[in-house]
Amino acid sequence: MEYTVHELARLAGVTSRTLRYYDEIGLLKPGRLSESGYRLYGPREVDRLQQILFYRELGVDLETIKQIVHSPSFDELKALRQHREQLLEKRRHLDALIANVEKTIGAKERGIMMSDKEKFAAFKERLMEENEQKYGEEIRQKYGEEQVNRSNEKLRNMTKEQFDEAEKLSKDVLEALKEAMLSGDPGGEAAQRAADLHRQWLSFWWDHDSKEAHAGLARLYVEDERFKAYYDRVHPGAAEFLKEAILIYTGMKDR
Amino acid sequence: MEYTVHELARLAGVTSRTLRYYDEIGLLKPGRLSESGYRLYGPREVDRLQQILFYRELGVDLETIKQIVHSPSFDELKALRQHREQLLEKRRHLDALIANVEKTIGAKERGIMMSDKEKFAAFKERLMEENEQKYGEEIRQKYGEEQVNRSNEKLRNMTKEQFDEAEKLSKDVLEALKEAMLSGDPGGEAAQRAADLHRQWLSFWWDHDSKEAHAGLARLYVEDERFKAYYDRVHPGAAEFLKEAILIYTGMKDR
DNA sequence: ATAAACTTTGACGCAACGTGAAAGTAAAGA
DNA sequence: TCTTTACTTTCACGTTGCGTCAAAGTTTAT
Repeated sequence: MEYTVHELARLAGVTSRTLRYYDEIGLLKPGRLSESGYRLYGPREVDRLQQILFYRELGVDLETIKQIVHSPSFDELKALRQHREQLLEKRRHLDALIANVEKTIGAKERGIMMSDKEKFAAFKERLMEENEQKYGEEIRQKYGEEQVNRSNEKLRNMTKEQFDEAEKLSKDVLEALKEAMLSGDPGGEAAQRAADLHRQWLSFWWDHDSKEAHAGLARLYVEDERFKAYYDRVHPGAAEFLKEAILIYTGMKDR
Repeated sequence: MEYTVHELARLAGVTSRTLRYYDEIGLLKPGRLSESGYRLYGPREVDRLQQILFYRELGVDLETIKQIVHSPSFDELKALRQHREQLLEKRRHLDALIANVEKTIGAKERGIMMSDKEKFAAFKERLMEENEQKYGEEIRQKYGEEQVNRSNEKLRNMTKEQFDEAEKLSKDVLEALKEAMLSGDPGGEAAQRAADLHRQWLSFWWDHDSKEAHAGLARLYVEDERFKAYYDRVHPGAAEFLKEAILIYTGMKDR
């Protein structure tokens, strides 16, 4: 079954412009072109679009989606399971907002004061939700619910100074990683410095201050498409390179 | 209790840039300025920001939010109740997406085919949600919660043929309006035909099959900037002209 | 007194399209 | 078979809601 632009747009609830834009940026190419140059979408493209719409619903930017779905190691079933978990998390956030607005209504009806902090408690979670969208799901699967909640708790209690320091470290990691890749040696000084910066960054979120945990997360970086895509923006292969650097740094290279 | 930009940004989980931008566009002005020109936000602004964040969460554009919260008839408690309803609706949409991804997972695991329509069923609702975001809030405040929900219910139950017919009627209205304006006479045959086409179009969305409701909506067309802008694209003054035509058509001209 | 953090205004850049134009193709209607 | 309508192509400008940077001033901490 093949669809034209208009037909697929109607089927999926997007616009024709969206599909042409996705073609233009290489996110979703038509299966084939007709003799006249019309885009025609087949079953593979239909499934691909469904995945894309899930990622979009979860707020992932299009460039990242592109890298994820185009990865040779992309696992559709695994991705669907991840979508499900993140949609559930998104619903929990929405539940918090609904609880907050109900609390606000109740307070107003009874003439009871709500603290300013209470008024924004649910919106404040957005910061964590965005963090969650970037990393939470994978860490949750690998290291369990408790660790992620502890990371979020840490974030909630973090001062702006600490948050900014973590952000700066995050950027430093990327910069150091870029420089280290020029040398090509994951065991070299530059790469080891990137691994150390990464450890410092990690300490903002994690209690697992062990080499094992650090190394395990590093392995996750190439296993999961989103981490891979995030680091590979520095340079293709950066995620793999960082993993190697961290394995050497933690002494876990040969285990 | 007064907050600086930075303090309020942290409290609410937004950025300082966001607050300055909201000041710039007149959406959220600080309560007062310090001697040095620093923005200071008081309790009224805190409550206003909470409302704004609810609207933003619901995807309402900032210009619309501005018009709503600055309206003399703005009712905070009523707005909070509406937020609650719409957040619940948003959760239902999310529930549908979660059910859809679970269905997709189940189908893949069992090697069962899902129809292309099923794959996008939950995303298709986005069309209605966006319609809601564009017009629902205003119509809701003007004509109440129930009418908007009935419009959405009608849309949800509409066949593709009916939707297309409504779309075609929408275009017919614009075409007829364009022709009628050439005559310049809102009471003339051409203008009255445009008013009748509009009534036919309206019947797809509304239960209020009364002249009063039709006339009231017509008045809204020139009072509200978005409706005005939409019709004035045909020709400057088209919204006013259509209002006049509908008032004559419904016999409500002199009331 | 100095440094760091925060503030002001101004301004350019960006993502993800919407919208319009000009010209060609496919499908439906007379 | 011709005409009309609907859809297609590519190209290109516009929009929203900020992010980010710069330059200079103010407030707070050391």
